[in-house]
Amino acid sequence: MDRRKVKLAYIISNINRRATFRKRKHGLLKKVRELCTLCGIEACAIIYGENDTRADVWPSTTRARSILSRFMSLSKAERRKKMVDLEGFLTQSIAKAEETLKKQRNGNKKEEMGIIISQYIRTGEYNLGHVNENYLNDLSEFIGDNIKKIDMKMKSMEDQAQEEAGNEVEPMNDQDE
Amino acid sequence: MDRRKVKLAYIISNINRRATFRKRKHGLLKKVRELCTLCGIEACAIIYGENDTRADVWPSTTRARSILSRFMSLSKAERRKKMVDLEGFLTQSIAKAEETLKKQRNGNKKEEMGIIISQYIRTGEYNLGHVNENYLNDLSEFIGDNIKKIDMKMKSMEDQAQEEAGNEVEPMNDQDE
DNA sequence: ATACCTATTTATAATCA
DNA sequence: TTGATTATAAATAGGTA
Repeated sequence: MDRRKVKLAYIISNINRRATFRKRKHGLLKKVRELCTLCGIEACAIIYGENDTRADVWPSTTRARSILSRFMSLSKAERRKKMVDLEGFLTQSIAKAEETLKKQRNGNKKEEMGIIISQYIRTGEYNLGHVNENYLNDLSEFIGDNIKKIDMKMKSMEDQAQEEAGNEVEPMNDQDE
Repeated sequence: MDRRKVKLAYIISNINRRATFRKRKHGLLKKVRELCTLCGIEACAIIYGENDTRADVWPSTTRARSILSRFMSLSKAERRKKMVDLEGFLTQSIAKAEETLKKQRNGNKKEEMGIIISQYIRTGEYNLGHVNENYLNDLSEFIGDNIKKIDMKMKSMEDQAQEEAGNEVEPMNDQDE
């Protein structure tokens, strides 16, 4: 039999509570996923287990951190400087790209591409599902490769900054590609 | 009548999408609340709206910050965090640029199509036949061009990071209540 | 856009495998 | 302990006011 009057209170029974936790966590993450897809927005969820040792995160740890970073205020001057650089660059980049497209096309697909590229950069990840459109597959792979390059670049950059922290400035060209 | 076959894809209609967003956001936060109560665990959710400017946070901004700080500190080493911060800034910057683009647009169908395609890139799902080979070819070229620019900027930033390496490091302070 | 309404779809508590 | 199963409780798409 099913008797399900949900009284909103802590579930005493360990077994029941854990079972409920598993199920509801699953349902919750599904809801988040759907909301993002249906409405084209960004969202993330962090759910800690009972032991407090690990957390389930959606969409991904990396993405969540990104969103969280955006949510939390940051202050380091160095970071701000980099931020400004990135921001300026990206804004300029998109503006230029838009203008370029404007010349190439009849201003028809301009907006589309602007959004596509920026969303793709912002998201930074995607799932290659079961697609039968060859072109779409190719496009996804292409994007993935480039994302990896950027990722490696950023890590490399951070590693260098870390290793050289506290040391004197020492220009050197040591890049891997 | 009720007709409710929900295809898991971006909702084109602004009215329907916004209505769905409101309803589902409400339901989602309720789910989070229930999960925390029933299972005695900690969780938070951050949901950005379409404009990317504001976010709904549960349980509260303060509490969320606590959970997030814990999450941030829990996850990785210092340099890793820095990278994440960069990623966050990147996201933020893109969002701004994107918003600028949106302002230049006049809520036409093109925007919707762009979002649909970017959604595909993210989720692997799509449901329109608008895309043809020529379009994707153009898109690939466009992205490739843009990637190169970013690549160049990254190298430039590496150099700058080296120069700044002298004044560095200051871990983010985590607060756990 | 906001709130309510209702037919249906979903989520899920209890139970069994 | 996970996975199914199934009867019910919840959530919600489309209308409506």
